[in-house]
Amino acid sequence: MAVETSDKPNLPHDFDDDDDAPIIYKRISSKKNQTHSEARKSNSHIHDGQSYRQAPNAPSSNGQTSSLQKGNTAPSLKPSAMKPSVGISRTPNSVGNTSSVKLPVANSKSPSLGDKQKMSVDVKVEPKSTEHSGKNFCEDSEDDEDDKPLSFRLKNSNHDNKVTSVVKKSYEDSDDDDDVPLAKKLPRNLNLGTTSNNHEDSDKKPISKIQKDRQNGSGMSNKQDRPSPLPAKRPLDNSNSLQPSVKKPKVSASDASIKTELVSEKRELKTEDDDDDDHIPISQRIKKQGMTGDKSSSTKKVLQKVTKVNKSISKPFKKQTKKIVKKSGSGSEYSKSSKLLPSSGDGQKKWTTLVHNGVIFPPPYQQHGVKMLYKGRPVDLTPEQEEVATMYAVMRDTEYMQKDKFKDNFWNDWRKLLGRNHVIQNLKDCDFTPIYDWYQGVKDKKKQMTTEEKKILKEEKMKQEEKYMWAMVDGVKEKVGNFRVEPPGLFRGRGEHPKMGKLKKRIHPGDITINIGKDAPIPECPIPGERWKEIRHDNTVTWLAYWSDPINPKLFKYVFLAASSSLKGQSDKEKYEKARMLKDYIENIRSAYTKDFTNKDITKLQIAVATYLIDKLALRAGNEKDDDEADTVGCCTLKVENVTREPPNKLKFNFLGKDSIKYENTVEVELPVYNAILKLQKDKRPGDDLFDKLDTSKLNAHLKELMPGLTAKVFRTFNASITLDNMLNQETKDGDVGEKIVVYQHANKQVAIICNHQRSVSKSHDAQMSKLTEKIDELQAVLKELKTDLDRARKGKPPLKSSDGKTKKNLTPEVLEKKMSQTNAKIEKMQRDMKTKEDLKTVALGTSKINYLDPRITVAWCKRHEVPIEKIFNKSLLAKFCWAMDVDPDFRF
DNA sequence: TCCGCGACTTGCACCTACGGGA
DNA sequence: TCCCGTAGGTGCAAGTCGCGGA
Repeated sequence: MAVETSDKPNLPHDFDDDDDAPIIYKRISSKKNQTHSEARKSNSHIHDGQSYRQAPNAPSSNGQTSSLQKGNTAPSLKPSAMKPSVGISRTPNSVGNTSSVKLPVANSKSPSLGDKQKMSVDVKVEPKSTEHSGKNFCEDSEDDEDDKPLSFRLKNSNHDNKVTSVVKKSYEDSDDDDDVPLAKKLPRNLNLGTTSNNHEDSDKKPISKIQKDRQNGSGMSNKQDRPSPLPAKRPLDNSNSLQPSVKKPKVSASDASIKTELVSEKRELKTEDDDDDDHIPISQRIKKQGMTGDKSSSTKKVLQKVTKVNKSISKPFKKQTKKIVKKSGSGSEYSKSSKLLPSSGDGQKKWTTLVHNGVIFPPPYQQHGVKMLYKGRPVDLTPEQEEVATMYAVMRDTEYMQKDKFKDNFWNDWRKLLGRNHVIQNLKDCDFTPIYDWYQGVKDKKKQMTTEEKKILKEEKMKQEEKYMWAMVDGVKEKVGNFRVEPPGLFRGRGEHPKMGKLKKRIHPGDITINIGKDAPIPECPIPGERWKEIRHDNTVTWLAYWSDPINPKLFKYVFLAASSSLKGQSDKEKYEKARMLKDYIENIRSAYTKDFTNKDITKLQIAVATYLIDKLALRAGNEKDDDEADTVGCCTLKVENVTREPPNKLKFNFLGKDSIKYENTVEVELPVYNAILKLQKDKRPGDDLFDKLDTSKLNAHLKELMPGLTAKVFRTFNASITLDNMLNQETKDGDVGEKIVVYQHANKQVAIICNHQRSVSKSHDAQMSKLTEKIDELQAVLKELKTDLDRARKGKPPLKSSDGKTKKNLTPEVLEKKMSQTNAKIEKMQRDMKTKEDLKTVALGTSKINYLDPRITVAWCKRHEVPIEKIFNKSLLAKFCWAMDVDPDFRF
């Protein structure tokens, strides 16, 4: 699709209309499934089909604002403006002819991240000092550009020098020693993580060698009372002490007393939560506490709590860091931040002691006895047959019922249960209405329950589940993520999944492998007479249990710790550190792939173009897929037909990505890229692979040569986080908290668009918009009437009768003016709300916040601008990102 | 080098509790 | 008090990527 142009100025801080930003390429909407959704009723098992969903009105990837399917126009970069567009048309540096990347220069002067992290919310914020004494990353304006996502460079290329200088300043501020190159430091640090004295090889021994008496949980409950011989803390001399094992010593390691521990922990939490000064920004609370010693803020307490965890993660790490620095004689940042690396590699010890209670199973099926009809006659079904029939019946209002594949797969599996000689011989003659109606009744009853009844049920459920909700990891109580075994059901694959409708059979203890500490009591098997499939003691993995996916036995379903756990937090932090590391390498990586756009070696050419697309468009890597999976693609698996050339230099992408979400985007590219695509498409059929010499392994292997640990995925995190960081720092102005939050949401939205995070339009969206329009119309009528009254009042005349004929009160002009301004404000607010609602109707903001945006950017920004962190992160995110809460306010990604 | 397994992250939809407005 | 809209929690599907064995 052609890029439309307009003379609209680019107003980066005008959030009411982000379409004003320069348009380089646009996404086109093509949601096909919208209409069906209206037919759906609320159903506890309903899923939306998501295929062919449209892209939102979106700036294109990397923050470049795209034009809209609505036909909005916006300025487009002229060809000359393309130069900075990916930062790759600059003269390549002297890397040479190969794709190798020149590594950035190290700087050993800068203080470490580790040093910065010593500051927690518990202490008074120290004035910035050495933070800014390090290398100035903006010494070279090219560095400036390369540290930004492509979009920013594009955007700024259209800006005057003011913008550039703002960016430059912000990067001057970002001169922490994270900027120190990793290549120099990595080897040293890798050594750190490779010490093996903590490995327990026995954990890897074959199943046959696992103690037989511990094979299942039945009758093992006596062991649960046995006090654990394991230490509460992992010794510091353990090389893996960098891991969270030595955190929070407050909880005893007694593995026999999880329950007691839970209760006490709960009490503690409750007390803490009773306090409340959530409205105070973290930064203020830090000051407040520093000055007054007040410890009453609930959030502060949460933060204190999480800081404890954070400290406990980083404390041994710091010790380790000291050692490293001493050893290496370098204060390099990477040495310090590499504390995170030891646990990241596979085969590394993740925990020392692990105690948990296993998993909870869904209740057994209870027959309802409602008879479905076959050829109009009631049919008797066994409980197993009825259970599956009910699964199908309750999906009547979903889009799956429009799909033959779903029905065929269901029929094939159900038929096996029915048996060949069953009276039911085809699905077409089945009428599930009686079961459907019964189910609606059950739902209605549930709805009609009083709050009290609901509360009782909830409490009962809590009581049953509580023991499964927690695990003790190295003596620390951690929440378990998904301790409930998935109930049986019909598989709801997304898009056109070939297995949709297949029966997902019930999982039994005999399907489940439990992973637990060697000395921990084996969880009692909750189903009498059954036993676990296997007990393992593998401390190199983080899962607590797994079973084979009944739909695809090659795959596993795992039970992990919750996102708020230290293990997950640590892994998260590593992820962001890696993305942050890319900032130091990106310039050279871009130079390298730019050179290869004309490489005669076809593999190198393909690697270059693929890397460019991943960098520029934040595409996913694109692993190969089997025939029994939905037909979706990523970068490496793009087909010729997924990319259309639009002369002179535009590429139109159109494919189904992860979750069968449509990716549709037209983008201006550099001419060598355009020509390379032309070359790659030549003599190929539409269904052929565009990158036929490439797969994700090769691509990632290449990326690893450019930066340690670099994979395609890192570019998404990098682009998302750096976009947020830059936008927040460029666009935040003085103002009230509300205005600052709008800035944040705007940046969040841009990131969601870059990552193509979509959501389906709410069923009630149109109705809500109509309501808002009506209200605005009403208010405008009121405004008109007030204006008439004001004119009359100024002339000393009484107001006219109202529209319903009533006599109005005689008001002074001042009062009328005030009323008018209030009404105007209401109208403006409603209009803003409408616009936001419309803008975000297809954009999912949550995914990027949870997975791609380095929380330290957000926390630091909140501290700098006195925005309460709770305005940005909900309770779950606060817990998930506890490790980021004590970041320095000056932190930049 | 390829391939499949295994472990983990990412991602969207559904459900429900809660809060604000009528 | 009820209704409506939504945020947050949950469920589970669908990705990514490292590793080890053939």
